[in-house]
Amino acid sequence: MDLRIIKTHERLQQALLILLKEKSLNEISIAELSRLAKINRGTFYLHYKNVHGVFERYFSEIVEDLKRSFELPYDLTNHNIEQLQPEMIQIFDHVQKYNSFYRIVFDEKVPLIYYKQLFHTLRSIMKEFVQGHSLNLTDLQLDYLLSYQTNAIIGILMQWDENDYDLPPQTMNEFLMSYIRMK
Amino acid sequence: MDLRIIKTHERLQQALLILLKEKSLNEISIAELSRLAKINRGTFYLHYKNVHGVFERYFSEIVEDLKRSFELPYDLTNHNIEQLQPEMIQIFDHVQKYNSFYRIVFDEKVPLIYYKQLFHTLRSIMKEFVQGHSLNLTDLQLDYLLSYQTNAIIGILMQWDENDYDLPPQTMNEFLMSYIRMK
DNA sequence: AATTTTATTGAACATATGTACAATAAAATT
DNA sequence: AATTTTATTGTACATATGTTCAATAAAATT
Repeated sequence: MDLRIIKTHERLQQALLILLKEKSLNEISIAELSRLAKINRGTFYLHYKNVHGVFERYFSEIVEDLKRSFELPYDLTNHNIEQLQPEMIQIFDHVQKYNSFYRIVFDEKVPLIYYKQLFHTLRSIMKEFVQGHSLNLTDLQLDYLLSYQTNAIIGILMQWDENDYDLPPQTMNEFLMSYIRMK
Repeated sequence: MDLRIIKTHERLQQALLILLKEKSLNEISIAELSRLAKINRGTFYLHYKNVHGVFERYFSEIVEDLKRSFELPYDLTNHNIEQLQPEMIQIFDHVQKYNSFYRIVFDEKVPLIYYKQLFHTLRSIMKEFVQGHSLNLTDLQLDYLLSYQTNAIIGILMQWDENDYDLPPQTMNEFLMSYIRMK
């Protein structure tokens, strides 16, 4: 890849992080961001449509980190819905680690795209868990079940965010497990 | 209330509905909307901060309709989690009825505020259901449980939207009920 | 090292944004 | 019906947006 492109992305990303310490995402203008990144405003449009695109790209990296945290330590052949407790806590660890970004993701003024990024990543992780477990469901029913369960977890995350991350990940995970086991 | 204010809101709302038939919400500019509504652009700023504000106000009315649909026909003293089947279908009926608006709500380019409007309305409806049912939970646990269950339902709605409302409300409700009863 | 490719720049332009303020007109109040 | 209140208008201004295009500079290729 062309070095110039890489540099431009890096400068924009860096400038965005600086500005996010001063103001909220939707108060940042393209002109301002480009000025700080010391790139021509026209150059910005060669790579992004708007300021959100820069954050979206950055958030992708964060969400990749979440994905990776589920790949490493576990034996995927040994998935068990009764035993997912030790695995699911990673979600809460992850969100707490990057909570300053998740505050933005759950901010009512930002576009839904970050939410959906998180959703689709979590959903594919959830899909891994149910693989092989014959749940006696059609593909369509499974589709809806996955969206149901994935979004339920995000519901907890949103509430956690609204409560200013009041409880430790361990407690959050215990809550989640009790809700899953509940009837 | 001042008649002029009412008229201004009406004209903006009407103009927005016209423009939404041509283009998507975030392509509509304040200037364009004000021109079509035949109000001065400065007047717009006296009432709204941006175009989304107009849609938000309109969507509030839709969400009020959802709330009302749960108030009327049922005996609230007789709530029963095993018997909520006939009541929950109203959600799906409602969303299908206004599906052209819910397409906007679930559009990744729009702000999260509409999602949250829906969320909080549904959540307060859900709260009604669990009132009185001693679930052996602390207030905090109930808080998180409500967000968990409410967002799970919205997860189904989002999937339904993504699937272009492929299934009838009746089937969607059966799916939901099977997931709730599932362990 | 010379050449080719292409990302970046700077300038220009029409339009949009956000704000301010005095003048006007349409409501509400007396 | 006269008066008061206030929403709306028109104008102006600085800044931002989104696009175009030729000139430049930096990278990749030979």
